[in-house]
Amino acid sequence: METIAKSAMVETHANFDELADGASQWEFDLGLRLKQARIAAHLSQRQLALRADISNTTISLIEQNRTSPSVAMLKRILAALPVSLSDFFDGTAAIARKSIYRAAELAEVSSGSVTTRRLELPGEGAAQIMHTFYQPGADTGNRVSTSESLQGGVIVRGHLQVTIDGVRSVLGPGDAYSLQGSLSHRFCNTNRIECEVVSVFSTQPA
DNA sequence: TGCCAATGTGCAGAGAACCA
DNA sequence: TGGTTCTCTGCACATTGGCA
Repeated sequence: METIAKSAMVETHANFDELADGASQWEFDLGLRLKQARIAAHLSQRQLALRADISNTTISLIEQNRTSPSVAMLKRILAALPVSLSDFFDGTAAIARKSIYRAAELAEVSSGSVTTRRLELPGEGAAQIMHTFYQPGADTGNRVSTSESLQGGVIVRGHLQVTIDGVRSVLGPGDAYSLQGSLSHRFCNTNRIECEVVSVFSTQPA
């Protein structure tokens, strides 16, 4: 059967290193792209499924990258959206050309007590803006990326304990951090209030 | 050796149920 | 109400065996 190639892609800010490692083999996150297109059209999975005359299960599985839809199936889905097949696969077209993104349009992923809303920046390279909420007690664990990714962020609210290459710092509102993914790093919210962070992630070589 | 039918296997997709 | 998971079904492809 004719299928759409897909790649195992990014998850959450807490999975920053999987993101960094996977970015080198960045191809095309079909599931995320479909989700963005669906949300941009203000449709639920069921509404889109109804329009495309397929089951909502199929939409869900595609968005989770748990199935590779046939070209015929993808055509039916995109026919229900204001996105052409060519625009869908052109990372700089249609969806990516957007300049304004509403909160609901951002892909939201959760990993334990860390929730991240993610915005992929169009164009060459894999840059993303992350809006992350660390619940009290949230801990990403110690991480090291094999890639030369760069990341940095600003604490908007609350406090975040940031440990980079064994050096621990507690950052408050307005404080910022930056690091290379190859350095071991860890993020913890040891406070009793939620910590809000806006960060940028780039897989461009340093 | 090449062709064709029968059989087995993997996976996309659907329906129903469940969870938040 | 929206999204996910479980389970089943059907289809496409690969393999195998029989026949000319």
